[in-house]
Amino acid sequence: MALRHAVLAALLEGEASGYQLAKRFDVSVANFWSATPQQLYRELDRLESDGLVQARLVRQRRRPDKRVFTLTDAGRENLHRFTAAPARPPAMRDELVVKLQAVDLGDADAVAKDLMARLDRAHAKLDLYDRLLEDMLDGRSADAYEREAERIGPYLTLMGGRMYEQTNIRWCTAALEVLSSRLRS
Amino acid sequence: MALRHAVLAALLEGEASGYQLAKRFDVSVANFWSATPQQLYRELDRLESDGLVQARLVRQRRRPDKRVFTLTDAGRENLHRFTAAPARPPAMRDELVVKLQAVDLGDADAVAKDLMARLDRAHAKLDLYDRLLEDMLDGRSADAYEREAERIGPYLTLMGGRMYEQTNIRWCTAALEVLSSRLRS
DNA sequence: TCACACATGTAACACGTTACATGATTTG
DNA sequence: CAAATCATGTAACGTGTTACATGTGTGA
Repeated sequence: MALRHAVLAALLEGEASGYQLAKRFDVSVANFWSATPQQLYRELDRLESDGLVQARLVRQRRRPDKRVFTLTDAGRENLHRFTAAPARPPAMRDELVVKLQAVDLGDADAVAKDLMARLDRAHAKLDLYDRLLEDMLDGRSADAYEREAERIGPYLTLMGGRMYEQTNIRWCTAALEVLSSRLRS
Repeated sequence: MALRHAVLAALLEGEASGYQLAKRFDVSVANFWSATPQQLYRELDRLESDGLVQARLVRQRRRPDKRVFTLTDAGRENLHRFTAAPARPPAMRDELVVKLQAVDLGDADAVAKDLMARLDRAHAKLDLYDRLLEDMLDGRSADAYEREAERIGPYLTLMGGRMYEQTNIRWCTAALEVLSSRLRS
């Protein structure tokens, strides 16, 4: 039941349509949770019928109508209770790691290609996060922001995302070096 | 369909019973994939009926009988094909990150407690991985191991696990510092 | 004109979690 | 004597993925 709280947390940034949320939760962008559009539409329907969000139909001229969602008081309360309960440990589930684990009987060239693709993705995400961080800081120093900003949550999750991608880069680079030196010999 | 390949990859280390695999895939130990015992028993049954693993019944005197699983040739082939296909991007899904994202409206003390718990867990996992690494190296230098070892896969995934936990430690520490300085003021 | 962005959804299936059930043996 | 370990499983439910369906407007 964490997707629902991730959606509520995303709506703290302001009202949004399912489509807009889908963009925020896209794997290639998400820095705190990822989900597909289908999951979001399903979850938004449930959240609405549970009274945790409110939908407002916005008619558009040259676009299909859209439903824009806002947190209700019950939604805020529910999110608060979620933050008070212990989080469960995250599970490690990354296909690339499985491929590496099996690389000795597998196709080492293909695994190396995948590592390079992951490296590219990590660089792209890191660049994106750096831009988001600049927007967030808006001229202030990190230190000043950490003391003065009204909302610190999104900043801390962004920091987490940056560190995670930096580690990804170091890991892929190291693994590629080991693999390619073994392929040469 | 990645659990199945994770199981096949685990069986590269040698035959194992469902129970033994369950220990290897436990969240608090797993360095390349995690799964619950129930998932494993279900998946092993399927793998067996698909002919990718073979079960052998081992009768025990003072213990319940156990089924010990081995890779078949078809299983090895299947695993090889998996390593040749591109891995899909991993999805970020960690409840603690959601809690942090919502910390401004949430219970900051509870989130801080969770961060401390995560920090402890990360230290424990790192210690475990360090011990596994020592066992793996068995006296050799990292450099020598990387050149000479027969299997490099488990070494590279272990490296990944270590880097990941180190990052976890740095992130939790930094987040705790920011949060606690804001709580004081 | 073709692809992409906007905007929402259904259906079917695969995967993951939780609770429950059983029962012997070893360790503290 | 109680708790942990060994060893396997069923049932029910919740979450995540994939394929498909629909239709307009904008930019290259």
